[in-house]
Amino acid sequence: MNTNIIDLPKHEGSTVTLQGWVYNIRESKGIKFLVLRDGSEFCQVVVSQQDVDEESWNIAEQLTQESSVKVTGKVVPNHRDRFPFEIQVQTLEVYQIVKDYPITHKEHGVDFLMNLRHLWLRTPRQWAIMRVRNRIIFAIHQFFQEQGFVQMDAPIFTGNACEGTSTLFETDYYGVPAYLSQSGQLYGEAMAMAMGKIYTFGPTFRAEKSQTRRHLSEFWMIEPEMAFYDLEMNMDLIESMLKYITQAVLKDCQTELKLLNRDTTKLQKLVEQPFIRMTYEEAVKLLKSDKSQELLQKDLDNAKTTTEALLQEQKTLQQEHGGAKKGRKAEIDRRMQEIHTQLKDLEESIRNIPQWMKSAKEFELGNDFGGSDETVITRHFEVPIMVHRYPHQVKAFYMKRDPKDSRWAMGVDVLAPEGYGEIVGGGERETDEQVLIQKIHEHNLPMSAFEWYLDLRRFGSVPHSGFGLGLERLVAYIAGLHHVRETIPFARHYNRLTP
RNA sequence: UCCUCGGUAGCUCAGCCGGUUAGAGCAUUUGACUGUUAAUCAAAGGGUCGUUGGUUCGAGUCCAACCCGGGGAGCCA
Repeated sequence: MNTNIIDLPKHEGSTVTLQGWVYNIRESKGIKFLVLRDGSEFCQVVVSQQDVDEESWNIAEQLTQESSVKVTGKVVPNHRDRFPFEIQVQTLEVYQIVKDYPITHKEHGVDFLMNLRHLWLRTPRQWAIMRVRNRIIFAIHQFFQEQGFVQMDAPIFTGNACEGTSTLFETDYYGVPAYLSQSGQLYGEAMAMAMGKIYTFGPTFRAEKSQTRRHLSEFWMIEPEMAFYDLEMNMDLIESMLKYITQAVLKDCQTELKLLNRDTTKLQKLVEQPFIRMTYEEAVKLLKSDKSQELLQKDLDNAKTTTEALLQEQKTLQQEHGGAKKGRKAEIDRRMQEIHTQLKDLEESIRNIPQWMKSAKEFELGNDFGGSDETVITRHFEVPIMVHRYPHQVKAFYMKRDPKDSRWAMGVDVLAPEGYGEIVGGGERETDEQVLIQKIHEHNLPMSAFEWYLDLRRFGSVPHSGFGLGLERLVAYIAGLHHVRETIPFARHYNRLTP
């Protein structure tokens, strides 16, 4: 009977057929240990010369990495492996024998792997990431649907360059310029006035020439918009959503998180402890505080001490290497490689931290936070921080002013811990037509493009709020990844359009 | 656009103050091994040192320009 690897526990002791690809081969005389992957999981498949017919053994002798096969055999427990069952093969058929598969089981550089992204997706690490991404997407739908939200989609082609054209991708739309959407939020507001509570789920595009671990040119955003929600209700919703999603991943993706070496105690804290909420003014105070400097200084000292220790170890290993036996030599080489990458990271930190300290100390009230400032603020806590009431100058035209203090806009940014930065941005929207008109003028935006939007304030204007969640940044945070480009099947960023 | 680090075998990297024939591991090929876990062991093949120009008796190594990539800044409703 045909089955998938993930279902093997249900078939212990019986004979099943699997179809998949050979991920790895280890062999000894008369016996071969294949690691088979079929998309659902990875498991060991044992081909023993004395247990299979000659035809099958011949095939087994020719198998290479990523060759596609069909195996039939008995399901038996395998306690030495991550996956607790293996197949004792009876017959083996082949779809294709592969020659010269380019990705080996050794470390590779990012650029090399990104050029082979269509194949890179087959490795266990990428498999785990994509499954976490999938679970997050599903959890988002579950959360909103359970709360009575309606999913509605905003258009991707837009005519109005509402944020200035510099970060927009321009296309030719039947002879007139059209831009790829940077945000569906204005449309979200219109839809919320029709349906009460809605969320959009779609791709957004930003033409920023940013080459950082947090940026993509094409990424997926979830943008809920709710009629009759104020800023506080908005923040409550954001917090419960993030807790819901994280809980779902913790419950259903233990295998994946383990494969990714994610420290789940940190995610557990996110689920169990209340988020920190502070105003922009308080966040600035914290940023400029002596404690921020102390924390950074400590990080810097740690980086330096670790560097020293690693250099020392490197020296010792180098001396040992000459006289070492072959096996030990390989071990040393591996460790040297590890040390090498760690040293590079540390070197980076040692260069960056002093700049962060300077930037934090010299920060001026009224400015927007830079990437490093966000990291410094989050460095103080282990749970996400919701920073609200920003200077209205740095926020978008549709953001409502704080009725108690007109310096502030009723916006909120959620900063993830561990340096992952802003994962959610949102706020309460301006409801007054006249204020909006004035704001549109101040931002030098073309009034004609916003006539339809102003209608929302002319016909039944109500308090409302919403936010935008960057899917890839959330995946990076939950999965504990270094770079957002690994969180999406085919990343699009500066200098990257293929594959 | 600016700052910074890098480009050496298919891949990841080493190569010191410029000096003989440019090295290692993995991958590939061949052989050994009947329970392997990045399996191990033995051997072989594999190079226009990013490009162009310069300095020098001599350049992977020094200098200049350019190309490509990583990280950071700016930018990121």
